[in-house]
Amino acid sequence: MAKRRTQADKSDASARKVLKAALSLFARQGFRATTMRQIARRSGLSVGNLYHHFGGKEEIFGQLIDQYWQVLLDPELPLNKIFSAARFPEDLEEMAAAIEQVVAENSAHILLIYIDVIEFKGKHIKAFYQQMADRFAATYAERLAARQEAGELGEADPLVAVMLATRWFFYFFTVEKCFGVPMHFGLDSHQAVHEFSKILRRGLDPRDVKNP
Amino acid sequence: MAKRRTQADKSDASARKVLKAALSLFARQGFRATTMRQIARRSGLSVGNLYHHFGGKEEIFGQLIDQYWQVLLDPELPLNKIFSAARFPEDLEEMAAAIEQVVAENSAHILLIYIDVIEFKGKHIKAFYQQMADRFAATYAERLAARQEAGELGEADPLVAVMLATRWFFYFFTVEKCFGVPMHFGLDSHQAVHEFSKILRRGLDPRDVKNP
DNA sequence: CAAAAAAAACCGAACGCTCGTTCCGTGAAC
DNA sequence: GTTCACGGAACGAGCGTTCGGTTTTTTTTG
Repeated sequence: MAKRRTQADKSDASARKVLKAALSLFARQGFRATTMRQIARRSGLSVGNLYHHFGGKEEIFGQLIDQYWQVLLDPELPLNKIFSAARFPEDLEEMAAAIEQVVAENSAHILLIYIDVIEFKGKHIKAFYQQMADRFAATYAERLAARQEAGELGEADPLVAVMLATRWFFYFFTVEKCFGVPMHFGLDSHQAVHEFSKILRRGLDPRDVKNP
Repeated sequence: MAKRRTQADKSDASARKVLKAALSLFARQGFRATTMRQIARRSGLSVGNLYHHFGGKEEIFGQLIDQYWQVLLDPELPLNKIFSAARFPEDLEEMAAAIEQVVAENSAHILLIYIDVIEFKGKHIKAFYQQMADRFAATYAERLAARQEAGELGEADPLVAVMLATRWFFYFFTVEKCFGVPMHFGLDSHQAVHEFSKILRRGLDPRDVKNP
């Protein structure tokens, strides 16, 4: 039953093949270094057919960026469920694991972000990042402020803290999984997350209770 | 007296002009998108002359990367003086300020690092980064371990802590000054450094003394 | 239900252009 | 007279895109 192919199905399948091929090529070589002929060959379509499905090379790139936004905005994404729970900083390790998963499963798309910054001056991503920062602040602001009022948190601004932790873990795993520098702290990722969490939670200064 | 130009002086001056022109073009457009004709026009030389001074486009890029290594390895660099003093974490704010200065004064060169990662798979930088991590560990390892033994530091691994702090500040200022996203935490850089330092020093958990 | 017509998927040659690099000529410095 | 900084045309290759045509699917029509 899945054999019968309607025209729309074929078109969808072709577009998907193109996007998949283009993603791996862009991620490995950047935008300018990737040619339409390479994308055509790898996706099994002809060059002319590429232009039947897409307006041009940059549109393919733009659609790939959009794919990543949709992943990041999906409420079912484990990372987003953790954000909604807003149990920071108790869930630091869970957050790190969820971010590691996002980076691992989307390493090619994340590279596109850096390609956009370098080859397009951030043209395709700037608006989105601004919007995401605002959404983030809206999600966390009141809840964390309330918890700080109740003395459950330390004296640092909890909104800055959650942004720092999030961004740090994204950066750490991006370097490891996208830039190809594994164990760049001399630790495997599990140990590294453990150390980072300890620092973020307890701080670098000695605690009074630790000096009897 | 500075008028008299020997042949070697002219050659040096020309090479410098080429490197300066190429740096600003590479940083704005990436490697592949920058053409030898653009570099020639901006540096005021002819295309043929470019190939008299440099073996090709990639050699120009490589020499620019080397320029940045020389800056980072200079013992007179304020950041390196702070590292040698090894007063971490008391000097967190000084360290941040020194890193901000490095990023601000070398923003174009730092972009080359990211260009190398994307367009050359990190070919020009990988060896150096490995070497730098080792040097870093060698500088800090015993001193920080000794201080921790003396109870001057918290329970976190101080070597991981200093690497985290360094990398975080580099990353923060790179996003701000190289990727063109100012105030991306909703704070200006001075406030942001203050908040980051508070988090790193005191941690996110409440201190016992703060709950009377 | 089949035949004809319209639409959509698809191909690959061709176009116009720009690229990195080479080559050769010129004039100033040694 | 030899060397060296320099200029600019020329080369061969490869680029993104266009275009005319063929095949396949869908729709229309008798």
